[in-house]
Amino acid sequence: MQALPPRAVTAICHALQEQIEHGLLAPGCKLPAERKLSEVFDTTRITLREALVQLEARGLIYREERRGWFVAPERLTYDLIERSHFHAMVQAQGREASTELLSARLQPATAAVCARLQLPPLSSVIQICRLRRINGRAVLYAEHYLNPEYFAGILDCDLSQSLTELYERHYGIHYGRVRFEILPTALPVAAAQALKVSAGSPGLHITRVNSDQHGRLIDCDLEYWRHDAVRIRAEAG
Amino acid sequence: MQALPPRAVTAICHALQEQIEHGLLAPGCKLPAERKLSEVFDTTRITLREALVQLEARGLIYREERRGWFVAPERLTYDLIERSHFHAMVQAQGREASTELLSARLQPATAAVCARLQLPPLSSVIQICRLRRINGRAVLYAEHYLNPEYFAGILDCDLSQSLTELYERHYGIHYGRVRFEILPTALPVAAAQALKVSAGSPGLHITRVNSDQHGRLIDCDLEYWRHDAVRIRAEAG
DNA sequence: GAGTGGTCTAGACCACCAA
DNA sequence: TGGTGGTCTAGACCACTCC
Repeated sequence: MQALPPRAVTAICHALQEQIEHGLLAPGCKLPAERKLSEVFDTTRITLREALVQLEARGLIYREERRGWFVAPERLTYDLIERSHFHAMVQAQGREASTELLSARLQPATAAVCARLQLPPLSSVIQICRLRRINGRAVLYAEHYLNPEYFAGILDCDLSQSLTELYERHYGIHYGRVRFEILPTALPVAAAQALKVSAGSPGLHITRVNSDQHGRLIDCDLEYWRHDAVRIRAEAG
Repeated sequence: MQALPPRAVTAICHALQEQIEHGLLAPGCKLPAERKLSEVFDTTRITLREALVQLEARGLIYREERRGWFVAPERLTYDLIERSHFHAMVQAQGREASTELLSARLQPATAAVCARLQLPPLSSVIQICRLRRINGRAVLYAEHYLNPEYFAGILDCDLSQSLTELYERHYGIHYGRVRFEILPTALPVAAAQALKVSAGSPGLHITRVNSDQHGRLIDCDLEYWRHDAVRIRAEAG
């Protein structure tokens, strides 16, 4: 419990944090160049970057690769129990959602996906990769794996809309039981590239395994979130 | 989607990861000194440390402050729905749990705690700070805030045991509805010190607000986990 | 006391982004 | 094309751990 040593990094963190919390640096606002900041705080770029990385870990600022550092907007609240879908969740919280389809195709399932969906080895699954934004900022990279038995012809649909609604409208399927698994870990390469996050920066990996109203395992989602973009809620008992 | 540039950091990560995954470096095992490793990989300590930090973010290795780097043991699975308590959870997964009482006292509640427990301003609450270990490794720093109205005399009990069991045995109280909030963020100073984690390293902050069998708000927990020590499960619908 | 990790300095080159 | 962030070098000193 002794007093902490006065570190350069700590001092820089406090100074920047104070500016942000008092609104002098508004959410979405770009910070000055690293070289400028290191002059301002009279230190080297290495030390300055260390401070920025710490603030990034706390979720106060974020970076866009090669573009600079920005003040982080507020987190999205993700309620596991309500099970609303992305667009509805974002809109309900007063922001604007958009979805970009990255790829969609039928392909052999990985062993992990077979296990989650209880498919026999060498099964084919429909893989849909999407990037989702809040107010233009990429926050979520998601890979969906669908049991093709239940979703014939889905590859011809508009897959940038909500899958939840598509399931209901075209297939009369809606979600029943859902299993979540939440893992704080670094983002894998595909997710980091899509989110334009520097490789190895922390992220949140959420796996959802979804059953429909008849208890059939219909699909699973591998979601990779920016760690600073989300807050998870749940209620039990 | 282009090939990634061959980075020194990436190469080091892969080399170490491969050693770990093939069991040449067993869980709990200490890595060689940073200066040794930087010689082995023919690079500087700064670069070498960058690689270690990335592996740390992925949860493959962890550090104990000023003691060195170690291969990470497997994560604990934390099931939000089962609502078993820490010791039971750890034992059920074949490991050994221990709890160290750091402090326990009656004190004025912070505004945040008042809000969570729906107490009037300036209320007193019982604060219990504890450090919890798995196989000797500190993984969780927890602050419990109890509504003193329901727990008279609890400060004289042995508070290193399970509070869940204590509630039941001495007060006839058990948990009803529980609300969770999960936030990936850097560990605050108190948690970082207790867990002997370097300040600002990523962690997982879980808030639990607990009601009893009669629906009364009885306590809330602020939990700070090492990010690499836990995997969260939940089921809905 | 030797060696370790934690911190910091003072530069450098490159690839990429924006003007 | 100039400035930016991304990466890397080659050292240094200090506080702490462990022997």
